Amino acid sequence: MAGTEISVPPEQFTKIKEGVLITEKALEEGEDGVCRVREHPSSEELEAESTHGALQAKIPGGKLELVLAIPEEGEKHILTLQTAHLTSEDAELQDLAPQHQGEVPVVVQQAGSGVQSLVRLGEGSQQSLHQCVTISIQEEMYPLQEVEVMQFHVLEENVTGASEDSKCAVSLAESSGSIKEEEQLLVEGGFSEETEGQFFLVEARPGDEIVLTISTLNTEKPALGQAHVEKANATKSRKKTKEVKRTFHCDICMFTSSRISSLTRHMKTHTNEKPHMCHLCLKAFRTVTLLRNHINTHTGTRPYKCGDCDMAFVTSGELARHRRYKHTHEKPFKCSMCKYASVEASKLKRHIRSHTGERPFQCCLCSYAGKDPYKLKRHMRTHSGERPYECHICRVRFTQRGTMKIHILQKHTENVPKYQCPHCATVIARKSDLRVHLRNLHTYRAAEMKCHYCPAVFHVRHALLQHHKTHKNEKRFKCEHCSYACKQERHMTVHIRTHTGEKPFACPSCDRCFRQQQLLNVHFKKYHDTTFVPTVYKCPRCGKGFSRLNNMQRHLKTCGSGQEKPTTSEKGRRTKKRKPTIPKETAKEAEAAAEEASLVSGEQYPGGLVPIDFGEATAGGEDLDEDMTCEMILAMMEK
DNA sequence: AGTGTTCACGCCCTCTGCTGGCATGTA
DNA sequence: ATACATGCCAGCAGAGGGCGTGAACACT
Repeated sequence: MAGTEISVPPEQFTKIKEGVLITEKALEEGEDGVCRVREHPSSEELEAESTHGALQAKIPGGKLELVLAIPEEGEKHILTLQTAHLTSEDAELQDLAPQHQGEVPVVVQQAGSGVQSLVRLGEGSQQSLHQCVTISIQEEMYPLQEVEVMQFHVLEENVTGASEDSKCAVSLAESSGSIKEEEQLLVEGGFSEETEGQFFLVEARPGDEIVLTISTLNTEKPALGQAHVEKANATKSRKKTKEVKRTFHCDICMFTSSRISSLTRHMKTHTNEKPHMCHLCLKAFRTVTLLRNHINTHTGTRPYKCGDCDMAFVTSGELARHRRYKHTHEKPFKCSMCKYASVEASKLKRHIRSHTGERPFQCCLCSYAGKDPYKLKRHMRTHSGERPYECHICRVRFTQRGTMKIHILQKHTENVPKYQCPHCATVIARKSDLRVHLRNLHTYRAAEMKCHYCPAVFHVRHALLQHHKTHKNEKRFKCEHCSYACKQERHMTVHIRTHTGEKPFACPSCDRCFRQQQLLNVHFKKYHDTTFVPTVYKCPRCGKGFSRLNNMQRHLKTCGSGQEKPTTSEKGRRTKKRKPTIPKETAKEAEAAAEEASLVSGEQYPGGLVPIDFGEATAGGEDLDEDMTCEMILAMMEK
């Protein structure tokens, strides 16, 4: 690594402390329009206020790599640490053995295990901490019992320059908080010549998560350079440590390799040199292997055939993966926080984002951020309006294929299975809607729901609604002044006016008042609306006009036989049949009958009929019947 | 250097579930 | 006529499966 600024693809790492890394993060927009975390200000937990650092970690195959970006005066430096799991036996050896310079072994005790914790960072270090970066490792994500022994290797040496007498203090505490923070293990530490004076404070804090605070001293800007070779920090007497060897660094990216041939090959990835061209499509490739695989896609050559199904693949790796997915179901990548396991490491990494909440793929048009590139891409359709999926039957387009499939199923498919509510007779087309139904109607609610009509109370809405039906068709509104009863409260409101004498609907053109709006409307049309043309029913025999159909029909019985027809002025008129007039013995009963017809007269006319006086306006010169029903009034008003 | 294997990334898919607008029935 | 309740429906996002591909790695 040869730059002062390293662009670390966030997807390669797992966020380990959201509060520090994300909430104060600064976003950098990448080439793909995706904003990524580059750095963040120091948190209050940092012992040196001037220290900033983007810190990310990844867990490749059981190792935990921590990448610290420690900006100083506008610069950023990268320190890569790598942990290595050790056995307890290793740890015992480790406890007494002097550490090689450059090593930062950390022995972490499992909470309650009784084994003394130890973190060893090197020799000759002191507690002199000028800069630090806090690393928070959620215990669930990386359980202590799985990191009984950790070793930090300095993989990138871009942080240098502390004084020799600087020391590093390490304190450990159980995540449960049972260990006092004062119980610190002071461990001396140091590094190789190149990293002399670089020290770390690793400390675990009690709480829900283990917090490792790594502090460094006096970071310096690394030297810029081309692809360079430097001696790696060698470790000794350790398992899983790298031998002393030369490391070849790419000056363009973070790539390092122990072989110059690998670096040479790698450097071709930074060029567009692709000497191997496909003779079928002229597509070029860097290596002959890639070209051969590509040609196989043309020819359909898939030499690696699955023995358990008809699938075949270009490479053996694809076949092996396929077999794990489809046949062996081997899932070596297990989540430490839940039971999830996956065939591929990338899937576990993606899954862990559902625990950490990390959303590296930021929409540049809104606040949405996705956990993987596809979700961001799918989300972008909401901005572009793109609807790639079309129903082949009705041509309606959709943003997602799943939505279209549901559409086709529900709209264009017969015998679609439906979901029966287990608590009532409701059948719902979609399971998700059934869930809503259950939530709204069949979920117990602590708050009592009272019946509008009786003292009964319920805690399940469906039970209340069922109970309401028991009140149906019952004239539950009873007048306290007389024997009148009705089904609807609004009718009772009107009826009460017959006792109070209230007539709230006043004609704006004269001094008349009415108890109902409908009566006022009819009055206004008759006396004050010059454009109003009343309906006239003419006798087909004698031509006599009637304002109401039933009067004309009654007339016909004496005048002759035959069906009448309304005049042209009645065209389009509603022709509801009049309810049969039921003789009532009392005015109250008449009111009740009128109430049944959704109209209660303020006047006391028997039979529930409303007297309407059309005067001389009728064509036939006949006064309107006084026993006109509400339907007729409504029909007239409609006209 | 050649070649096979492993790893990582990316793409696309399906399934699932929540949300809110709309249509419709009911009071 | 109106308000309200509720199922229907499309939109949208979360989560995970499966596979194609290229680069790095490891072996010969």
